[in-house]
Amino acid sequence: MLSLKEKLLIFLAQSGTYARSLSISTSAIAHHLGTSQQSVSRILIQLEQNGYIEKVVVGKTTLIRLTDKGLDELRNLYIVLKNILEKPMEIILEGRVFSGLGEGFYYISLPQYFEQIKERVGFTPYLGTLNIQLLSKDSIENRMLLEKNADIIINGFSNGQRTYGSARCIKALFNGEQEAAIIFAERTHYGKDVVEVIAPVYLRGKYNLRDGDKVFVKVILKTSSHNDKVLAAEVK
Amino acid sequence: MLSLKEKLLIFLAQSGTYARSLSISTSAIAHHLGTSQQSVSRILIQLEQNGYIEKVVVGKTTLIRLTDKGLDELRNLYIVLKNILEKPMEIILEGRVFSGLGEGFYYISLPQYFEQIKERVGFTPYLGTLNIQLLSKDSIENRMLLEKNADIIINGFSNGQRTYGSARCIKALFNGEQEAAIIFAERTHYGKDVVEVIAPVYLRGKYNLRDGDKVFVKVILKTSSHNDKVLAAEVK
DNA sequence: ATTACTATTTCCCGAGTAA
DNA sequence: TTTACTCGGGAAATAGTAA
Repeated sequence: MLSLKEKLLIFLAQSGTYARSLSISTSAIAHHLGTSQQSVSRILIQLEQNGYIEKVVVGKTTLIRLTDKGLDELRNLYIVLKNILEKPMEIILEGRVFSGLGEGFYYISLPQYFEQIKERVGFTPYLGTLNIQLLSKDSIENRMLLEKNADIIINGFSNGQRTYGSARCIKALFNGEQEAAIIFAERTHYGKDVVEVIAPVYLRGKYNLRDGDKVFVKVILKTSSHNDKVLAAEVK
Repeated sequence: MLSLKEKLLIFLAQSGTYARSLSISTSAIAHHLGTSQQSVSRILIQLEQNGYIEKVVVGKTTLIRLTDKGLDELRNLYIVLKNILEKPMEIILEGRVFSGLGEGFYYISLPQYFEQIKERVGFTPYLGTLNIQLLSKDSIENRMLLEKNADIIINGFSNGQRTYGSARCIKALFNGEQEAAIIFAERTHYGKDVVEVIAPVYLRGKYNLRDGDKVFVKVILKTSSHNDKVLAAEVK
């Protein structure tokens, strides 16, 4: 994927070849990068001509060091990627309201769920869920992305008669403004093209919604990095 | 520098072509990247074959979106660069001790300098500086790097009779262990191949140093990023 | 307009080898 | 041992053009 030039610059930077010269043979580098000695030699010459590295021949060995310009090249790329990847991402799910069978009311009403939602999601939920049938392929794929990132855990429980599954929530803005959360139930009879939304208000009432009306939920993902947990831990 | 594939992936990511499809023509992309429409077309096909992007033809326009795999490709590169560039850097200056003309003692003894050093550098300086004649080209280049990064400012002043120049310090470890600081005087008659070190102890005594003895100072640079000020501000 | 094919050129990689 | 040259094969970029 990366060109040999970049691989080589990265290898040199990784080897600490900045702020100090290092003696490495072209064949050793070639072995590390999985390429030929000749290519390394050729590219080192090019990098030197472009001012990315400095080479000094000292007796038998050649000392190499990255220049400021060479490190800047990597820094620039880093900054570009940082701006892309560390930027909070707006995820929008778009779809149409539809009626369920009242299970939303039933489950949210259970005190074991209700109290957990109140405490962990941060609002007192209206007793019911709004079902949204997703419209586009994008929204359906984004639903999967959000499910992965839903980090508010609602634990399942058992009341002796039966067990109740767990769920995962993520805070969202209904129609881009109203505080809400998407709730992904562990056990659901809906498919991947449906999301259920909870909110501290009666959404159908506030927005005068009828089945078939178009709505959307917006979620801000803080970072797209894999190590979300690490980053979250650093935040405080 | 970057291969067209990477440029294209980055361009797509920058355009927000993740989490949503976007309609862009190959010639528009080509224009942005400074390449030909044919190349963009070819590479889009390759990226799709490799699973980095998805293309859907909708009527006249083609919708493009980055896949998870595509974004992962950028994330991996980002992580590699982050590990290189965000890692604290150890800078070592190596050289030989030599005697000055006692100006070190004179200047450090001036209460205006002495108090600033005590407060800003964080130790009560021994009344004198240790002069080090740098030996290698690396050390001399590193001296310039450190001078750029020396962010402890000692202000100049005037006592009516004459003016005294400002200086910049950076904390260092003398011989890798002893708390010290390098002081870069605004007005110095030494060249770029000399550094002056201050410390809370008499270094010549502690290390039994005579002129010509080899010593080194180590400085840990927190990051090699350009925006040192921003980062320093975040540190607290 | 668009995308993507084919043909041509240009560039890159690496084997062989000299110094 | 090194590094770096030449050169042949092949990949990548583009011009021309079809659909």
